Amino acid sequence: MVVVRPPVQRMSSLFARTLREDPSDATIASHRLMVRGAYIRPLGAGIFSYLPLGWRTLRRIEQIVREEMDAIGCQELLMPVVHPSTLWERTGRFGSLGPELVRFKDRADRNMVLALTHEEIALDLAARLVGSYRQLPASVYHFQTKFRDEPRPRGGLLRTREFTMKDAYTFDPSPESLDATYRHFVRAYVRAFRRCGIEPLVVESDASAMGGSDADEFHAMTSAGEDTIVVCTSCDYGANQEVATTRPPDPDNAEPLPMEKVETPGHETITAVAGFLGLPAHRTLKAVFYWTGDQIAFVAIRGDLEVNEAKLRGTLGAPDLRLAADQELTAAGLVPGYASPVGIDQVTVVVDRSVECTSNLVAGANMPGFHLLNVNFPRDFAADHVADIAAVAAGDPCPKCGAALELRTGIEIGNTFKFGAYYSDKLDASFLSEGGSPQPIVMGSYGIGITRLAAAIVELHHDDHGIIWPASVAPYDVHLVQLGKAEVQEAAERLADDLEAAGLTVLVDDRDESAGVKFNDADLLGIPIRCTVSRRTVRADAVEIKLRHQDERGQVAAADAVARIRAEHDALVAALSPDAPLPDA
RNA sequence: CGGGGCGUGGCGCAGUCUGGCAGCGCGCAUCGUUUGGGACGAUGAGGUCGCGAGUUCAAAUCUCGCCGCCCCGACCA
Repeated sequence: MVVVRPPVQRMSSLFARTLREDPSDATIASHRLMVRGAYIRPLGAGIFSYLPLGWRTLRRIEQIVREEMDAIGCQELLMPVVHPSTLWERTGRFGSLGPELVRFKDRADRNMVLALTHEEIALDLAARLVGSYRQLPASVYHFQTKFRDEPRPRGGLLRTREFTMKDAYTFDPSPESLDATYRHFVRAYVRAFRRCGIEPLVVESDASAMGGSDADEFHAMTSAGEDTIVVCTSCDYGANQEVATTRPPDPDNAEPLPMEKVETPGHETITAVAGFLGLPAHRTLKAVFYWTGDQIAFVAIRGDLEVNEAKLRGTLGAPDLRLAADQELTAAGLVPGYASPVGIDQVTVVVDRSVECTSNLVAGANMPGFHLLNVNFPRDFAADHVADIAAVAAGDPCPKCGAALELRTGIEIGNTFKFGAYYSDKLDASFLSEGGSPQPIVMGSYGIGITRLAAAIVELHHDDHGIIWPASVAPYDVHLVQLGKAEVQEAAERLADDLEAAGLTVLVDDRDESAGVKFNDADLLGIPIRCTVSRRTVRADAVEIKLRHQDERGQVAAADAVARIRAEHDALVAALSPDAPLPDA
């Protein structure tokens, strides 16, 4: 077998340029450091080139994910980025997705799309290739460029329009079989993230979109994240704030009193009304109005709570929810500031469960300057929906154990989703069961944002000087700083060759730069092990070794250097153990 | 899509209010001196001041229009 080993990479010829100063448009650490360290360069909003260093890192991340996918029997393939719209029309997404789906026409005037995910294509393949239950379960994955025309790209690789995603699709004969498959994926995901240096937080996520029954998200917990996660301070409960719940408020069981109209001139907000009447906010009823696209939804919630729009969306089945404008309220006969659910028809009324268990609330009278005392549901007004639509706040009781919940921020680096037969029904994707009858394929979908994962790793692994890559994903294993020419250069080249022969990848800084520049660049690039070869070390017949994440540096005898560095490297990788007990997902 | 900010050499910025030679630091090139935490000296290259109209004797600077990028929000992996 022919093995072609590339020559040792020298900094002098690396296709890169590190920057001394932060790029002016970068605010978060990963964005700043990846641009400064010549890992990425922007081309447009949310569109990046991956320079050689960045691409090497992405490929190492990919390889870890690939190994974990292969380990659970998922098979790699590659599906196209540009699709005819046909399948997307059959599932309805060609029409239902917004402008994030890039649509265009080919020369023959056919509708085409840039894939932002691959459910349609994967399931279509499964439908064509799988005929019998004997071929199930089956699963496939690929690493592919996705394009989503995001309304607002941000934070370097944190949220881009073009990105690389590992997406996997599973096909099972039954929901029970999918449950087992799903557990394998969750386990593989946790392993993959741990090997990349991230302890993920697995939380419940919104499964309502696209008919899913169950969904989890995997988060890298850092303040740079965009998602708010609700976690229990005592038990293992965790959920995206979009779907997080708390214990229902205790019913107050107070005797309903007769309704009474009071004058409250100029008091239009909860705080103002409560203050004026000398009542706490939780004795009031807040009215919030949303426009669903074809009608107004009147949301009644206890005055001290906020509406969770994701929950409301689910309750109403209205994906395009927004707050209603005052003119829309007036047109519907409502009085902004004094709106009341009492005596209202023509609008959909959604009542939060907090209102159901609280008596004698203060609500608007639907007349300017007046409120009603002692409003009671359902005595005084009707609801189209009674549901939990309140946003969970810090300190609320955990729905599982009752301890206080807390809010944290995270970067969503992966998600898993049970679709069931949602797409299979639309695409007619079925198999013949043991009994000989056609059954819809039971589908699951699983994503890991590879480029975002790289950003998350940097967010969690950096200091003031630069990146500190986990050894598993660093672009090179060893950063060899060569301080000098002649015999120093010879020693450095010999060491580099020996390290590579020992299976390590080496970046040699052979540039004619001052030691300070080289050390600072080494810190910036973040390769886990730094070796220095200089006149000083050559004279001592030694090599200096420093780990990026530690301050101390030490010398070892030149003869022992390779073995020592190899051992340090192996220890660093071994520390990224994927085998700790899994969090209960 | 709403709000805010910014577009001047490769990078970071000043100059714009008050129109009058396009500047500074870093980087880059050549030579010399340096060489363990962002060296020093000398010389030098490099800019349609985002684009297009307009006002003016004269526009980076004033006016109008457009484009791009970043941040906050809305939204989303």
